[in-house]
Amino acid sequence: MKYWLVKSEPSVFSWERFVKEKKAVWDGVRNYAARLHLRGMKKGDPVLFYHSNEGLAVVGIAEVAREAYQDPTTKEDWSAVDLIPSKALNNPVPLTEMKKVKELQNIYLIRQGRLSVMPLEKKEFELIVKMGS
DNA sequence: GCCAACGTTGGC
DNA sequence: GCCAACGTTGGC
Repeated sequence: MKYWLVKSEPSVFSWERFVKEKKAVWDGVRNYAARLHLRGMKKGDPVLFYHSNEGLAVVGIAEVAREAYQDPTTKEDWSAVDLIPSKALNNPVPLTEMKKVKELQNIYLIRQGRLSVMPLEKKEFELIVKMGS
């Protein structure tokens, strides 16, 4: 089992809407590194859901419901996955808090700001969930 | 709204 | 294949 984090701008697709709709088609990714990560996702893998631009916090946990398939929004070679919400964090974990934690200095979210789909180590995932519970 | 970081494009 | 120019993301 692998652990992941995806970003979404709440003004485009928020956690609240995700919960209401009970599913998200994660399409539209046009970045090779992110595509590689999408293709590495397996059904059942846990995924942290991060609000970028506004909020700037990990707000919930999702799960991979369908592994990578042809992105329906293009004929080109890009991938999409389906996600379903698992549970909201009791306390969203702000980026500023994660930046203070030594164990999280190497996560892509902090190191490489622009990546929208990224892997996490199990330890990192569990630590963020703990910070949010 | 600004701008740094970084990915992509295209001329050579 | 290099690298300058350009576009986009996303924190501040």
